[in-house]
Amino acid sequence: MTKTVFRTKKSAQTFENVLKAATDLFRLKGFHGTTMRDISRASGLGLGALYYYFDSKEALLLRFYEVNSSGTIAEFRALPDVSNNLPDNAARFLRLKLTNLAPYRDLMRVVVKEAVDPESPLCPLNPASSDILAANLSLVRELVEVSGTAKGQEAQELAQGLWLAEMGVITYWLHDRSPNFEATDRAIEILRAAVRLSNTIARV
Amino acid sequence: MTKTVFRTKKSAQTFENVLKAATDLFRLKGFHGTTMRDISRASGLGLGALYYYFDSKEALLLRFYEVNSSGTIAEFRALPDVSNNLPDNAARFLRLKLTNLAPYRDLMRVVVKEAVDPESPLCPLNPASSDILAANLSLVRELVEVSGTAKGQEAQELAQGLWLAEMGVITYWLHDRSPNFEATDRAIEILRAAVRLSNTIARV
DNA sequence: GAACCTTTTAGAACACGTTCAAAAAAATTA
DNA sequence: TAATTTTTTTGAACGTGTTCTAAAAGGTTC
Repeated sequence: MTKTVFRTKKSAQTFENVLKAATDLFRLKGFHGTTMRDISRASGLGLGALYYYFDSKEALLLRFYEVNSSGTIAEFRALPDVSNNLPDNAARFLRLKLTNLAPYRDLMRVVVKEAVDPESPLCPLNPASSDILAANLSLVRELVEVSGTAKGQEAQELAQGLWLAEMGVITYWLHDRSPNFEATDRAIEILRAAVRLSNTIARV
Repeated sequence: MTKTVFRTKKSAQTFENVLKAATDLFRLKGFHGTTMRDISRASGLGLGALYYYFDSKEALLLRFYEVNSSGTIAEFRALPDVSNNLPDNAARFLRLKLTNLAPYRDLMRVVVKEAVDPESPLCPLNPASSDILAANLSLVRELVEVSGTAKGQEAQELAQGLWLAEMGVITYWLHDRSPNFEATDRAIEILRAAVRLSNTIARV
């Protein structure tokens, strides 16, 4: 997908310029409200040349999500008082993630739509094509292992299940129209309970 | 969205013609492989006139899903030996649904992408805009009530949760590349267990 | 049947994301 | 520096879904 290798210094700079211009416009006018021609104009790069750096408009958006996502992961890792409690950590991470994404619900709609499509050229669910997924998964897996709930292969599977559930909550959040996202809050609590439950079941 | 009221006999006929042409083409060449101009040509109706009957290309596809979906519901209702067991019924309905959708995975990708987007003009998750959702939900609700697990408002909530889980499994199925969809089979079994579990918990 | 209104149809035109062939700029080699 | 190759850029052109204007067809009323 996106060309991440740059031959020249200038090339890397142009890449960043385009990404910044696109991100700003996305934030300002939403995804569908921003045209590639807008991005071309704002970045000063010709329309066709945009495709030298990014495969598609969606690829541009996904890059934005990637930055946001890895930021959240770093933020969570830096938290002072993380326990070993898996249900708590899962819920907490999810809350943090949604807080960071809150200003960009409009953009997340598009991300989720892409994520859901296995044939999409940039499907983030396909580990081969994207490292957003890899980063997120390895954090969740870390949470699982640290909690001592499961190890090795088992931890991997549990992590995948958990990540899937998180995607479900994010989707739910997209639809949530209740004041202060109370419904999503409840959903997170249900997730916490479910994790706790599968925890105790696993121990029996 | 789609104009469902027809003033003339001929109008209803044209509607069906277009829908049939579109459906055939979708099946044959996939959603993205079919253009509105193709549909225009195949149905004999002018390009612009298509939009007199359907708001968009997706609306056309959604209509196809609607037909398939209500067929499945009727089929399930006609089954001779439906028990009152909620976990079994949920799993069984899901299996039937996936069987009926199996030839159209490509098309379902698009349907799910639409379903996931709350702002989509034809979002099936928004009860106001579509009756596909309503039909599916009322079946699930019926299953819940018949099983005696919950009543009234509680049944409604349980049904919604169940329906959401079903959507999750369908999405999972879209990604499933295991032979004979074994992974999806396992997912359905997990769903069955989860329903059983929430059942027993509710009774405690 | 004529006048009128409503429903239906057609196809040109539009805006968009994307591709393409070729030019410009930069790097490399001699 | 000159020649050559590679990287980067350009903007016209394409195919797409959709919109728009205006015309045709159908129905209604006198």
